[in-house]
Amino acid sequence: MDSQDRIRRLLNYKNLLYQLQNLGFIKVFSDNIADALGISASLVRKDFAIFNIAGSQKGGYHIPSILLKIHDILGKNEIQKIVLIGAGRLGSALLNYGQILIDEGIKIVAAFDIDPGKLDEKAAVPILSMNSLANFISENDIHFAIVTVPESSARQVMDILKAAKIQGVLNFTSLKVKSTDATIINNVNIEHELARLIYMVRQKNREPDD
Amino acid sequence: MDSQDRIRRLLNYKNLLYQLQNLGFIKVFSDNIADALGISASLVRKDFAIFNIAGSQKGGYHIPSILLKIHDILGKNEIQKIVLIGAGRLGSALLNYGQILIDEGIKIVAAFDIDPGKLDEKAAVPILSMNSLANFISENDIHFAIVTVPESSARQVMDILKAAKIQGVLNFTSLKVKSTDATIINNVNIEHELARLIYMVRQKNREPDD
DNA sequence: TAGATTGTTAATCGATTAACAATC
DNA sequence: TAGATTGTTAATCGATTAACAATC
Repeated sequence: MDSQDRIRRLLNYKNLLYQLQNLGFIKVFSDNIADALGISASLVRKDFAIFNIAGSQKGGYHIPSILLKIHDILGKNEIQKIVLIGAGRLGSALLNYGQILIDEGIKIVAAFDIDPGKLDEKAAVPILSMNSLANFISENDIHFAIVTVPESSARQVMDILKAAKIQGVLNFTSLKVKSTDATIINNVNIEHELARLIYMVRQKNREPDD
Repeated sequence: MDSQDRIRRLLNYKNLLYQLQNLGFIKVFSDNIADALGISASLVRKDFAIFNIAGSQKGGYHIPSILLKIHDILGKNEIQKIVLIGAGRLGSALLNYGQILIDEGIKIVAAFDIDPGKLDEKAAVPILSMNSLANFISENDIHFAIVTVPESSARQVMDILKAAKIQGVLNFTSLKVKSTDATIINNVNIEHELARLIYMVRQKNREPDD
C-alpha cells in the first residue's frame, strides 16, 4: 500500500496536469510540477517512478500520457457506483456535485433517508427508503457508500453497511469508525479540519516569540 | 510546527477522552488509548510528552486534566469567530452545525452570499451581502473564513479574503490554494477524499495477488 | 516491597532529498 | 557535441517504536 501522502499528491498532479492541458501544454518537466505544487522535483520523479509513469530526458513528461496513466491508477476507466445515506443538507449538497463526480468516474446511483417526506423514486438520483438499502446494495453490486446521517443514527447505518459487505465508506459523521479487513473507512471530520486550521494559525502567531 | 499527523491525533485523543469521561472514567492508561485508536502506546506517551501532558506512574493519565490541557492547546478557551462565504447547500449544511461548533469554541458569526434572494440580516446567523464582507471582517476582527462558493467565484473570494488579511481559510472549493506567510489554507476536497477511498479499496482487492 | 506505568533515550523504519550516471 | 532532464542510488531527515530506568 502506497502512503496516503503519495496518493494525495497523485490527485494534485492530476489536477495540475488537467489545468496545464487546458492551457494547451503538451509536455512538462518535473521541476515545473514541483514549483507549482511546492514540493521538490526529486519527489515528483520518485512518485512518478513508483506509479510507473515514465518521462523522457528530452521533453520531460507527456501530459496526455500521464493523465491516462493516472486515470488508470485511480480506476476511472470503469464508473464507480456509490450510494449516499442521509439526504439532509450535506447529503443534498453532495448529490449536487453529480456531474462533477461523473467526470471523475464516480456516480452516486441512489440516496437513502429515513424521512418518508424526502423519498422520491423518480428523481434523477432516486431517494429511497432506508429499508431498501441492504437489498439495493446487493442487487446492484454496490461497493461504496457516503454517509451523511446525523451522528445519532451513524452507528446503525454503519452496521447495515457492514452487513451488506460494503467495501469502502466515506464517513462525514463525527462517529469515528475504524477500517477493518472487509471495509475501508475514510473519515472526513469537518469540525476537526476547522480545529486544525485554528491550531495552525495560533501556532504561527506564536512563532515569532520562539 | 508540530506535524500534521500529531495534531490529527490530538483531536482523536480529545474525542476518545470525552467519550471515556461520559462513561464515568476518570483515569486512563496510554495502553488503553493506544488500543482504542489503533496506535502504539509509545506514540501516545510521546505525543503527550510533546504537548506537555503529564501522567503519573500510578493511575496513568487524569482525564479531566488532559481535556483541559487539550482545550488550551486548541485555543478553545476563547471563542473563535468565523465567517462563512457561500450560503449554498454545503454552506447551509455547515451553518446547521452551529451548536456543535460552539461546544468546540468555534462560532460562525455571519454568512455571505452574492444571491440577493438569500440575504437575511435577521437570522440567528445573518446572511449578508458579499459587498459587506471586507468591512465586516475588519470591523469585527475576524481571522477565519470557511469558503463554500462554486468554483467559478472561488478565486475572487480568495482575493477578497487575502486583501482583508484573513489568517486562516477552510476551503471547500476545488480551487487548490496554497498557504502563504499571511494566510494558512486548509483545503478540503471531497472529490479527492472519494477518489482516495476508491483507490484504497481497489488496492486492497488487488493485494491477494501480490 | 513487587508490580505496573510513565517519561525518555536509543534503535528502527520509512519518506524525502541530494547527487549523479545514463540518456536524449 | 553540449546541455538539460530523467531515473535511480545513496544520504539525510523525521517520525515511530522498542526498551528500560525512574517512579509511584
